[in-house]
Amino acid sequence: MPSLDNKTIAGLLEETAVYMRLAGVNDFKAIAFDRAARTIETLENSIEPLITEKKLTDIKGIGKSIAQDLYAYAETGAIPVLEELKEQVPESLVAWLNISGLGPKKIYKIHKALGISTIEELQEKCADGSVAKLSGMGAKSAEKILKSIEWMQQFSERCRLDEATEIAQRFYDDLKSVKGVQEISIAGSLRRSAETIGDIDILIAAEKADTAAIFETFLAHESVLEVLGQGDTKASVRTKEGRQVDVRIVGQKEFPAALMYFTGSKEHNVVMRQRARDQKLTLNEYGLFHMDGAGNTDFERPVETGSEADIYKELGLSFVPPELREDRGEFAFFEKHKLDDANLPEVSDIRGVLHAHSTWSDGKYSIREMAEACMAKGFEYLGLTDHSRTAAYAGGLTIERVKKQWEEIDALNSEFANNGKNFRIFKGIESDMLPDGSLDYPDDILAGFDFVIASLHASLDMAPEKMLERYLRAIENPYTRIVGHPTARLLLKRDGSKVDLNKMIEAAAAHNTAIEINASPWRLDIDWRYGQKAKKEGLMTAICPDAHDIEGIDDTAYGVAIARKGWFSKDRILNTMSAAELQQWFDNR
DNA sequence: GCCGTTTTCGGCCCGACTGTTTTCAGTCG
Repeated sequence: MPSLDNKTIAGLLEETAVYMRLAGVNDFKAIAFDRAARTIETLENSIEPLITEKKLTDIKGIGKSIAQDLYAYAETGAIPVLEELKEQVPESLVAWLNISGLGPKKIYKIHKALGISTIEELQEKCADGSVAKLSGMGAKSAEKILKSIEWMQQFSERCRLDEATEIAQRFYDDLKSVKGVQEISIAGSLRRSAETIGDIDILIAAEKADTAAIFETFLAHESVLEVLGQGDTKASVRTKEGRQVDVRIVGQKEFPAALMYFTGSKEHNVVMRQRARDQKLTLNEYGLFHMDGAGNTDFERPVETGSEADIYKELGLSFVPPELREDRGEFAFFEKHKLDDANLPEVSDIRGVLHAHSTWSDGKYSIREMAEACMAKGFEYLGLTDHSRTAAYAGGLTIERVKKQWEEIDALNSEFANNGKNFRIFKGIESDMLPDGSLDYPDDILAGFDFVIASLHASLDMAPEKMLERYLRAIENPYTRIVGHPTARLLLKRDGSKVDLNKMIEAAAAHNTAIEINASPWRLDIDWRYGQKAKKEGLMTAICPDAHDIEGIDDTAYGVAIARKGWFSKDRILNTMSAAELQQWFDNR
């Protein structure tokens, strides 16, 4: 029986779409498969019963044909149309899509004309001039392909949110003060706080007369390794870190529409444009316009909009914060509600640090140093969670050391109280979740902690069903108050465990156990894509920096961004509570 | 391939840039 989980099915449909594009079939077919994949990926419940009961066409976006494909897959373990495509299109061509400048059409043309299918062959044929001879290609195309392959091998395609933030900030700071810059904003996936970033987009409002000087500053920036392209309104560079940075300049009047446009997401924009069409308007990066008789944009008749919020308003929506622009429920919500109704957190709403390590295990600073750093940053409490005894590699605490640590925490708390400091350290532990789902200490020790975070650190590649059992057992344990980084993924490095997060969320919500948002930019786990499910189940979370040093405490900001992206309202975030309220919640098992 | 208070056929978001052309296709976001 093939695996029928949502992710696997969505992956297969996506793969089919990729092969369709490479095979040159009608692009709308491929789009239909992509849409279906996205829909299934976003479902809050398992798709399996819909397959076994043959009710797939109940889902909007899945018609007879795709339904039949998936019924066949459930029976045979293969999608017939995908298998056929694979006979036509060599698998190794898929990797070519990562080469910038090469799309499905050119890839197929080169493959057919020269009978090659590997990247190495492509490099050869570019170098010996064969590619340049093909119609529609030329010497520049071949050169660009070679260059792009070189970049691809040298640099990774995406980077973490913290890396992108740092690079973007550099350009932003320098460009902000250039003469003629009227407005400037980061756009793209970085503005949406995606967990990994491909290109960095910066948008500027300026008069036409000033654009040349602004581009000059941009292209001459010390971080620039190579200029990739430059036009009247747009320029692209590659930085020494291998990141592509695009700067676009528009007129000040166009800035709001352009900002919306370049913030995306693509999926969000598609719906926005459709909404405009429904009102006989058209939306592009220059603004919202009426249409002429032929249904084309009438640039002479704009709808006046002075901000992104105005554009949303014209299209029947309240302002949608950038983090939520993913076409994952924001349209239904903001048609009826205002931003305040979402009750999303700001960094300033976070009152305490939960999940941090000290020198007692693998942290860099003592408990006192961590506590004082928290105080200096304006927090009211620290939930200290060193590693448990099984995590010997990280200096996990034996029972004896646990007891000693408690003494130290008690002493520090008394000292703070005696000095009139309104600050408290909670005794916590990041307990390894053992392979059978039990925690790492006997009950009498577990009872001595204020709270326990149960985390996965070893035996990550268990079968999904076994892993779910392991989690369920840990969630049912009355001492577990928070589940740590639920998939244990490391972004761009290691996939997390394949556990069914929808089921985990249901169980955690039912047992009043929180699942953390691990705010380390390496993790950002639980994934924001499960936000709607979490909201529906009333799941609690905590924004946890998992700090191993003082700087790590500031990762809280990334966690707040992900919490917003995942629709977590303040009342479902433990560390928006006061210390007293939190104590009560910990005790209410 | 999917969808339908304009439609069961004919649409499906839109513009900039590039490189190849000499009016446009392909790619990108």
